[in-house]
Amino acid sequence: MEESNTKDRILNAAERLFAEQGFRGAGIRAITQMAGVNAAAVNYHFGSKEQLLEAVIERRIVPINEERMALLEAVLLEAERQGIKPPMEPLVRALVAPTIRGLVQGGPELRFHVLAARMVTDPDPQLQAIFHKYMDRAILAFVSAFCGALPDLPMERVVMRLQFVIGAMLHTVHCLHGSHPVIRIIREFPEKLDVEAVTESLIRFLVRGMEGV
Amino acid sequence: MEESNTKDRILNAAERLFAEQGFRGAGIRAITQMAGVNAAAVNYHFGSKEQLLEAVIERRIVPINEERMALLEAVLLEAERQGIKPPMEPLVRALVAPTIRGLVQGGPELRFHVLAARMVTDPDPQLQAIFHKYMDRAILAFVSAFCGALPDLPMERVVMRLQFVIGAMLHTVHCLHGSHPVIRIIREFPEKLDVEAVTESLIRFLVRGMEGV
DNA sequence: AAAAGATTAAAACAATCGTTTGATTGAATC
DNA sequence: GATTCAATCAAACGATTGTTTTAATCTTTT
Repeated sequence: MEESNTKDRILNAAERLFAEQGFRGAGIRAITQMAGVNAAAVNYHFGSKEQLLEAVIERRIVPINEERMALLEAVLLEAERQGIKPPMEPLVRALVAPTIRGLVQGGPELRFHVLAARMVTDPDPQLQAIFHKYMDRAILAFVSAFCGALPDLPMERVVMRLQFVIGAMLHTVHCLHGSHPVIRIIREFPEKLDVEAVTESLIRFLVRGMEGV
Repeated sequence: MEESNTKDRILNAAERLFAEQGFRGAGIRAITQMAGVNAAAVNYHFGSKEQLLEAVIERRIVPINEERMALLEAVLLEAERQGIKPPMEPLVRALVAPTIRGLVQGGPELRFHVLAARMVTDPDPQLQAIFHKYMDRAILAFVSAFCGALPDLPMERVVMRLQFVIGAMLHTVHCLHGSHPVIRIIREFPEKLDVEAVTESLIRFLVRGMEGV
């Protein structure tokens, strides 16, 4: 925890402020001030603000996607061993679980997922490009896996359903981040959300949606 | 179409640029230049950039939500007349259809929905506040309606499922906007998406998810 | 026609943005 | 001990931000 390394201090501060205020909203000066380093350190160590964002993303998304791919391959291998097509519930879980696990843990990883969820819909194509540089392979792997689980469905409809899954998942990240108003306006809503219960509810919801004829 | 009114010219240009580049990304000078008016006209006619955004939002969201509420009340009335609980499919359709109709039409209303979908997850609480000033009543009405359709489900789980619905819907808006990469990386995907087919697929997906035990 | 008010125009406002500069520090290398 | 290289610092860079100002123009009213 006592990583007084300047680079890591910047990465942590940037991750927090990018998540809280967005890429454009978080200025270099705010980041470096929170990190307790000089303002020029960002350009010295990372080259530019955009490259700093890429470093923030890369640090977390690589292990997360490795976990996702490992879960996916385990499901596919087990299905092949049994000579059946991959079951839907573990497939959806392999896609959703690594993200939700970060939400349960809270802390830095939660903040990263909020940032990542925002980048998917960012208007700036350059920011989208950074994100998809690390996501495209995993997404394609899941497209192919879901096609195997739904062999009677044309691929374009599989992709559509996968989009619904991704949309529900990303929006759940926003909601669990705590600040989302659709939850907040429900006054009777429990103060502390049971993240695990939300996860199971989300997975069941998505599996039902995916499995339809 | 020949509304040479300065206010409307600014509203149209702002709607387009806010949708394409985000609220922060679209500058006053870019907006007024596209509108063909002086840069000071925004502050003269609307007071500030933020109030311009609110005017852009209000112009479209009021009739859209009126349509949403009319559809909802029709479903509730018909269910009460038959002495049954409101069926799920028309409920989901009442929530989703007004948005999708705008996507089918294309043009200004499509751009507005893209803008609206982005505002839901905007990091700036002031922008969220503008959006929810016009959305909260409709959302609460749908929460109560879905609770009536799922009387055995505790409200907190109904709200959770409603969030999944909203998330899938918003993400679909982004995808149909054309620029979203999860679709674009699928090279074999049809050039022109059949928006109506996507809508029906989305509604069936969501109804299955909502109806689960 | 004259006066009053509303609208538009060019220019400057202060603030902030990401980035660069040039000097200074500290530690490692020869 | 002198030199070299990476790291940090305060300061300023040019560009852009939303907004304000002041004068000019147009429309309406008297």
